[in-house]
Amino acid sequence: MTQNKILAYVGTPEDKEYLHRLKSLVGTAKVFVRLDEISTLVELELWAKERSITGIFLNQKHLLKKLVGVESRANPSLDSYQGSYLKRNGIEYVVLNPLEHLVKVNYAPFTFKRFLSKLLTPEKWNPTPEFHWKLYEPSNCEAIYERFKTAIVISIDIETTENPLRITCCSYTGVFSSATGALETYSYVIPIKDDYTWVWVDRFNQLPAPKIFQNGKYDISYFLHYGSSVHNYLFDTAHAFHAWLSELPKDLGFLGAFFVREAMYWKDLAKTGDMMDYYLYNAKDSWTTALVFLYWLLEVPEWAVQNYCDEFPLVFPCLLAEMTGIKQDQEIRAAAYAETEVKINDLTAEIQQSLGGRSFNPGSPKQCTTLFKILGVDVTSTDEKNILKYSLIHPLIEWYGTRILQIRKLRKENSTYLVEGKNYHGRILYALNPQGTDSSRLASSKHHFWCGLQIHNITTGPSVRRCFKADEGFYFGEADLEQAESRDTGYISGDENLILNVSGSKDFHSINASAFFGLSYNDLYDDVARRSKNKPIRNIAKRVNHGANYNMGANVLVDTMGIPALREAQKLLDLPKIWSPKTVAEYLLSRFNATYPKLKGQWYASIIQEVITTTMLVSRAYHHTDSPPLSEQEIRRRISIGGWTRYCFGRPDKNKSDLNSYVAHPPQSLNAQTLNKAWMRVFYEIAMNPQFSRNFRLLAQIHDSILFLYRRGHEYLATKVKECMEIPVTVLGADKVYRTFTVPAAIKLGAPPGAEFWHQTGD
DNA sequence: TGGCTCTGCGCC
DNA sequence: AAAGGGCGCAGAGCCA
Repeated sequence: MTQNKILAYVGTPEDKEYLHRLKSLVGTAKVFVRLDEISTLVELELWAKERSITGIFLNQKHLLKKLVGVESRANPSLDSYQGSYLKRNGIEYVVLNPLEHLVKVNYAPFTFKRFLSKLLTPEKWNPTPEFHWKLYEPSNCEAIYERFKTAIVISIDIETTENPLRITCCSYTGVFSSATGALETYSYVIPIKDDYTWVWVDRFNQLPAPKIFQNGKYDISYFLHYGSSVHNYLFDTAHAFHAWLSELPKDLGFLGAFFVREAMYWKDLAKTGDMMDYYLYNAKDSWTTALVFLYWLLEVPEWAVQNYCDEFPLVFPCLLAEMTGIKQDQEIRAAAYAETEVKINDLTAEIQQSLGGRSFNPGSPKQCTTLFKILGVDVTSTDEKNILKYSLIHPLIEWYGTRILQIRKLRKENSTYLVEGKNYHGRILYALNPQGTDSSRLASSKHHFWCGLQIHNITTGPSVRRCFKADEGFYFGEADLEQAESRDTGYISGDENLILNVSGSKDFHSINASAFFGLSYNDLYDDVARRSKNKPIRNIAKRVNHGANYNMGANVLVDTMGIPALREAQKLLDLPKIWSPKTVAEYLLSRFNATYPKLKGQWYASIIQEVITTTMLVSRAYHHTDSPPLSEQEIRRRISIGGWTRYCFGRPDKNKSDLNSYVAHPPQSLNAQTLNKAWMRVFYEIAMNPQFSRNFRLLAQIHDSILFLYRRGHEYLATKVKECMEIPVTVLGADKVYRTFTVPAAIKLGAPPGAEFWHQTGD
C-alpha cells in the first residue's frame, strides 16, 4: 500500500546532512524532498499536486504558521507542534522537528518513526472518533448531566488565570458505549461565571465514573481552592505515559500527537482572544486526555501498567503536602533580604570603584568573560569552579573572582529564596511531581498556583532556613535514609566490599579512607565518640566516593575538588611531589576502583548489556511491606517480574553520558522506590490516621528524607516516621545473589529553642 | 514585549 | 580528545 503513496519532506537546508537518516526511517515509500524555502502554501500545494503528492512532512516554520492559521497571534514552534496532523486542500500534513534531532535527541528516531507512520501507514493507527462538544447553557446542563451519569469514564480539564487566581472554565469529556457497542465521546464546557455554574462544576466532579486528568494535581488544587473535590480520580495521562516512556515529553500536546493520528497542538487557539476558541481549546484538552488514556490502555506493555500502579498512588500524599506548605515569616524574610542586599551593594561598589566607576554585572557571563580576558586569562567558562581555577593565577584575578562569586551567591539567595511575593497567604507552597524523573524519584517545582518554591533545593544557609517556621504548637522533624544510595549500590552490584563497608556500624567515609589509602581506621575515626579524627582525609575519601559513584573522569575530579584540595591530598597521602593534579586525581579514582573492583568492571558491563539487549533497566528488588509476609519463593517470583522499569533510548555502549546516566539510575531509583513506599506508609499510617492526624503534618519528601511537623509533646510521631521508613528490601544483585537489607533512618528533631525553625541540615 | 536558549547554581 | 548523576529557577542575551 505504501508503494502507491507519494509523499514529500519539506524542510530546511540544515536538514541536508541528516537526510540519509530520514531515508532509513521511511523505507521504500516514495518521498520527494525539498529543502529550499517555499514562500506560500499555494506554491507548495501547486508543486505537490503536480507530482500527485498527497502527504507532506513539514519542517518549515513559516509554512507551519500559515497552516495553523493567520488569526492566531501566537508564534508556533515546531517543537510544540511535532507530530501534529493537519489537512488542507486535500493534502495531509504532519509536522516534524529538524532532522538534526535524529542525532541529538536519543528518542528522536523513535518519535520520528511514529510520526512518519501517520502518513506512511495510517491504517495502523486507531481511528480518531468524532469530536462533539457543547457549551454550557442553563437549558442544557440538566440533560447533559443525566447523560454523563452513564459515562464509562470522564476526563476533566480546567483553564485558569494566574491573576486573579481562578478557574475560567471546566471541560468534561464522557466516554460512552454507543448502541452498536462502539465507544463514543461527548465533551462539555462549563465557563465559571457565577455560583450557579460553580454548582454544576461541583456536581460533574462528583459523578460516579472514574476520572481521568492530565497532571490532575494541578486541576484538583484549583478545585480545592474553591472548595470542590473530585470523586474517583483513578487515571492520569501524564503518569500513565511516564510509567511507560519516562524519557519522552509528557505534555498534553505531545501525548495527543503521540496517540491520536489526527491530533493537532491547539494551545495557540487559546491565544486568539476569541472566547469560543478558548472554550473549544478547553474541550479539546479534555477530549484528548480521554483518547490518550484509552489508546494508552490499548498499547502499553504489562510492566508499564505495573509502573503506573506504583506511581499513581503517590499523587495523594504529594497533593496533601503541596497544599500544606510551610509558613514563611515575612518579617524575618524581609529583614534577611535587606541585609543581603546591603552586602551585594557593598561588594558591587568595590568592583565598580576598581573599574573606574564603570558598571559591571557579575551575573553576566559575557561581562565576566571580558573582564577575565582583560586580566589575561584564557577563559573557557566563568562558572564557580573555573573562577576558582583562574584565581590561582594571580592575586588580582583572585580579588575579582572572590567578589564575583560572593555577589552571585548573595544574588541567588535573594532572587530565588528571599524575594517578596512567593508566599501564598504566608505559606510557601511547592509541587511534588512523581512523573518528573526517570528514576521514580519525585521532582519538585513551584506550586500550581504560580507561586512558592521548588522544595528540593532550598539553601541550607541560616538566612533562608530561618524564614521557614513551624505552625503554632508544632516543631520540624526530618527523617533521612542514611547512606542510602551507597548501600543500594553495594547490594545491586553485589560488590561484597562495598556491602561490608557500607552496612557495618563504622563510619563509611572513614572506612573508605582507610581502604583507599592504607591507613588505620582507628586513626581516622573514633567510634565511641562518633567523631572523625582526621577530617581532611575523610573529606578526600568522601569526594572520591561521590565522584566515582557518578563515573567521573580524572579531569572532572580535578575541577570539582579543585587544585588546592588535590595538592593537599597529595601532601597528606605523601604522594610523589612531581605528580600533576590530574595524576593525583587518577590515583584517587584508581584507589576507589581497587577497593570496589566489581563496580566498574562487572556491574557497569551488566548494565550496558541489559540496556542494549532489552532497551530496559528493571529494578530487581522487593520491598517487604506485604502483610502477612510473603514466602521466599513468592518474593523471588516478584523480583523476577521486576519492579520499576525504565525504557531506555540511550546507548550506554556508545555514549559516555548515556552510560553515566544509566549507571546512576539503579541506586537512585531503588532509593526512590524505598522512600516512595515510606511516603505512602507515613501518609496512611500517620498523616491520614485519625488517631494522629491532628498532631502531624506531612510536608515534603526530599530525595532521601521526609520532612514533617509534629505537635509539641508528640515526639513519638517522629519515631513512627522512622519506623515507616525502615523497610527491608530483598535485592537480586548483579552477581545473581539475593540479599536482604534495611537502610536505617535517622531522625533530626529541632531541639528547642529554635525547633520552630526549619533546622539547617549539617551534612 | 514575549518567548526562547544558554549560563550558572541551589539541593540530594 | 574528553566525557559527574538527578532535578528547577533566575538572569542575561538574543530574536522577532
